[in-house]
Amino acid sequence: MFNVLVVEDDKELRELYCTVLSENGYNSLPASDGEAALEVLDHQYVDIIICDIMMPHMDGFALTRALREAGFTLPILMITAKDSMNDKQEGFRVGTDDYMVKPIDIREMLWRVAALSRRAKIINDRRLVLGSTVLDYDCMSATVSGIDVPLYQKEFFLLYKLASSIGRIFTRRQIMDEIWGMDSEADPHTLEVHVSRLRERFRDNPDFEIVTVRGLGYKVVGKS
Amino acid sequence: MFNVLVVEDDKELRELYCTVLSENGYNSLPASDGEAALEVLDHQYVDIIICDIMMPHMDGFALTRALREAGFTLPILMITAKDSMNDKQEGFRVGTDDYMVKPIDIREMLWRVAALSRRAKIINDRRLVLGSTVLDYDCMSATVSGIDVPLYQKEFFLLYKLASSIGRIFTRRQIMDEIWGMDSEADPHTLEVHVSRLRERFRDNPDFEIVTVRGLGYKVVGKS
DNA sequence: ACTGTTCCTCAAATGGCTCTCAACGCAACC
DNA sequence: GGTTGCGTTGAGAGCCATTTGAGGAACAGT
Repeated sequence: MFNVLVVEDDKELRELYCTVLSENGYNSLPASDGEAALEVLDHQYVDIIICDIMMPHMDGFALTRALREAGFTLPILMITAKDSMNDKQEGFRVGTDDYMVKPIDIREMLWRVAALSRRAKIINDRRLVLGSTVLDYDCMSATVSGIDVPLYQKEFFLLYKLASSIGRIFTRRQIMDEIWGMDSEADPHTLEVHVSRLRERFRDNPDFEIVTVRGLGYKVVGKS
Repeated sequence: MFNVLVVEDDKELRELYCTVLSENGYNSLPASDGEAALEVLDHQYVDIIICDIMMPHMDGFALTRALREAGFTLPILMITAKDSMNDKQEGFRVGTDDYMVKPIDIREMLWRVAALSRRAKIINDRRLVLGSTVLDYDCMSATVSGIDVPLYQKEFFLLYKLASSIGRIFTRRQIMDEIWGMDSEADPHTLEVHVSRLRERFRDNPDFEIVTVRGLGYKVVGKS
């Protein structure tokens, strides 16, 4: 059973989300702000976080930052108010795993939680299969048709993240935040170097391809 | 299924609205005034509110204000008794999304509710379906019958904006402001170039067409 | 501690994708 | 028919991305 932590200061909404999630087979854990969320996380394993941005004491961004700094890599679904997104491209820059805009369509939420569950499951399984290519988190290694492709740690994390949601664009920011940490001072070009090295290693791979999305980031797409 | 809360003190009208909405695939929730509406909202997820202004106890403005202050951002469609300028201004000031003037044309109501629900859905769906053409915001990709149509970033945002409201005219200014940014110094002709290139890419597309509105801007219309 | 290895980061040169502009042709309105 | 606004095309500028090699931090073994 999946544990979903719902961080929302509005009591009505929080209870609504929790009820709907519970009705659909998730185990929901309510928290009224970021600090309360951290408290829950201390005592309970959590698979996914749903989190409003605007909250008292500790808002969604602060919570995300705190979690990533502490090494949590679980998927975070952010909820934003419509006005806080004035630009179309803003959506890509938010820096979490997924986001929704208020007013929330409850079915949409379920759909997104399901999608993130798949990712969380992949993270938990520690194993990702793309055709004949297998990424094994514990060995930190990739095999193509049984043949081992050695990867450096950073390369592996990067590929694992990109490949955990085929087709989805991850912005440089998202990737850097999760793999290098929120407050990393690392040169953004480092990411490009790793991508380059990954492409070199999987040059003739029949299963997937790392595609550049100019001005935004990268995505992994399957070769058909 | 969409939940539409109908707030109207006149019993005849309320039942008429609810019946029509139910017949057209919406789940309608009746309420006789603002206080009753809040009561419903406490126990039920609501997607859209249709709301008369003149009501006993708590009128439409008060309801809207209360909801917005409580952080609700769901679309509110206001019904005003007469086409009074004061009402309009007041309505927009307290944060309604759309309004209609009595006597209500029932088809117009359906059309507006459809537009509002479509808008609410698109914001979160980030996925536009126009017949066999699909625009996926998260992948920033367009596919026609499953075949990928490569687009430049600007082209994609442009098409996505135009297609997010079929038939609606977007002025050059609106488009430039949103996609190029308010303080962009770009030559207005650039927009024409992008439109031209989009038309070229979707030359034989059976689903839609970008139509020039001379002197104003552009709109996307469906081919039927 | 010294040395070597492993892994990651940085810098700089190169490359090539997008976007823009300019120029001309064309269509629509008066 | 003139004028104004729009369409189309090609080429260039600018910037973003890629690549490579060198340097450096972390770590382990001696």
